[in-house]
Amino acid sequence: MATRTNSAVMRIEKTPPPAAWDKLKPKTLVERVIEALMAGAAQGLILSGDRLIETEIAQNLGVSRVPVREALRVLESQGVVVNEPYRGIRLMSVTAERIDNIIEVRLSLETAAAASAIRQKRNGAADGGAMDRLIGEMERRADIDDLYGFATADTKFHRVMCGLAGNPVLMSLWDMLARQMTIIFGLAALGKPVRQIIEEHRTLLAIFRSGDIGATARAIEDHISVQTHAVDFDAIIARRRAEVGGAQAGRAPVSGSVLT
Amino acid sequence: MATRTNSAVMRIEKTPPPAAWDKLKPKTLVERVIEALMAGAAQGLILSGDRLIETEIAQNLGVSRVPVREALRVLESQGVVVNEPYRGIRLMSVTAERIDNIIEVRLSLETAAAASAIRQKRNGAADGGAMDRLIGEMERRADIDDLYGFATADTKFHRVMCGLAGNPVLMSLWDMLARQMTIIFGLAALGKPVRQIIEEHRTLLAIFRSGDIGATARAIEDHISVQTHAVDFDAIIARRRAEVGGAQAGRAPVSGSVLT
DNA sequence: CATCCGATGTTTGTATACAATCTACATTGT
DNA sequence: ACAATGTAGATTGTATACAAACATCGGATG
Repeated sequence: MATRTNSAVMRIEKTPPPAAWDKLKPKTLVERVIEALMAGAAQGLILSGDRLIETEIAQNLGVSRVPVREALRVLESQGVVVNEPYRGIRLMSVTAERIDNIIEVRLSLETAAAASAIRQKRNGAADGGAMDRLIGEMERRADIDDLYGFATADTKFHRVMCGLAGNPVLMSLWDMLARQMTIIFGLAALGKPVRQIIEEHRTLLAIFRSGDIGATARAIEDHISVQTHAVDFDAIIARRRAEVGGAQAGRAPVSGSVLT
Repeated sequence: MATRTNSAVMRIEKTPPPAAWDKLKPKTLVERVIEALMAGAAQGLILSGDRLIETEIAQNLGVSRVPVREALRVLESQGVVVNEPYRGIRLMSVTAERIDNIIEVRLSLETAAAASAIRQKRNGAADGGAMDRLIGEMERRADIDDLYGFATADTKFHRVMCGLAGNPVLMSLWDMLARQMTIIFGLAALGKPVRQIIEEHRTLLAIFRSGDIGATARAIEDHISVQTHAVDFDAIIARRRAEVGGAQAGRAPVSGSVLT
């Protein structure tokens, strides 16, 4: 049956059966589909150029195609997947150039957010200690080698900082970037050792708390800029693909779905 | 029939009948629905808190509910509409605070884009004269009092400038902001006289061409910051609502659809 | 042997139909 | 008269079914 339908949807299913799935949260199905797809991407179960097939996703998640389509449309508008009409939907392709693009924008956004937060005197305890806690979380995750959890905590840290600016528009844009970063994290854990990353967060937080806008901007730049640099993504993708599923690489390797 | 269904979908329909509509472009229906809704919003036919009813939109555009839903989901993810499950979808509410938020982010984004373009030496003729032409377009539109066309040209001008940075990620974020600006333009034409705006664009372009990053940043700030400031949006919305349709304001005035 | 052409199957795009939920109004009881 | 409750209408959420477009594979033909 699966001559060309080796799309590896079956890769997963390891996680909870599609049954117990439906009474956890009262969220709408669309949101859950989005979460499932993002989780799969973050864990490297869906890879860069992989094709996403509506029917398979729907089946594996035990929902109909409609919410899946809506989820994919949202992700498309956020740049996470690319859609060519009648030709298929693929996860965004990760290239060094694209990462540069993302980083450039993220830098601009986070710098602006931090500056705004400082100007509003919200760089003190306004976060309720969340940022400190998240650094702790990063340490714990690092200890047990949970890279997925580590990256999640990392992301949350920066998200909290951006939130201090109190600008929902900025937040939604940042979230968009974060989704794309998630895809990247799903591939290359990170560009530098976790201990160093943790330390950088400590430094950054201290400077931010001090209220020096210029220094904070520089710290953010130092921290973010190099984060995922100098990584050979094509190689990583190939390796991952070999590790995870059978699908060959060729030009447009079919692949995966997931869904918690 | 329309006791509570005075949702004013019927407000429009003045524009082309739902028939000749379907062979203009080969675009997908979803895109066309989005365009129709955005056009309606830009022209002030759909107002700030207005409710959007899937069925009516679908009928007025002569399509089924599915593409309409997908379009609304996209717009939701872009912050143009707000969706409360089972309670309805409304156009984003325009408040002075929100406009401040948008402007703050837009400033950060456009400044970064301009700086990047200059660093890449793409601030010269790299746009093929598009920016000059768009200023001309703005003049023509101003002459015939076509505010909608004017705002469109204005938007395009800034979009071209951002495009020179050659960063697709930045572009997609900027587009997201532009959509929200569109809603605002649909309400308050603009905060200052068109002639002044045109002049500011000329100045901005000259400085940008000169390649002085700092000066460009300041020019952008001057130009954008005040653009829609000091405007009483609640009053404008109320007036527009009186002008356009019958729907009362109350708390959650029902309202419009459009669709060219 | 290469190439063009068509049949077939898969996948996306769209439409229709049904279920769940909410809002509003009317009814009834106190 | 007022409040609580039930019922009807409307609207969104979801599922199924059908149509259009593309990709692949096979065979015929030069």
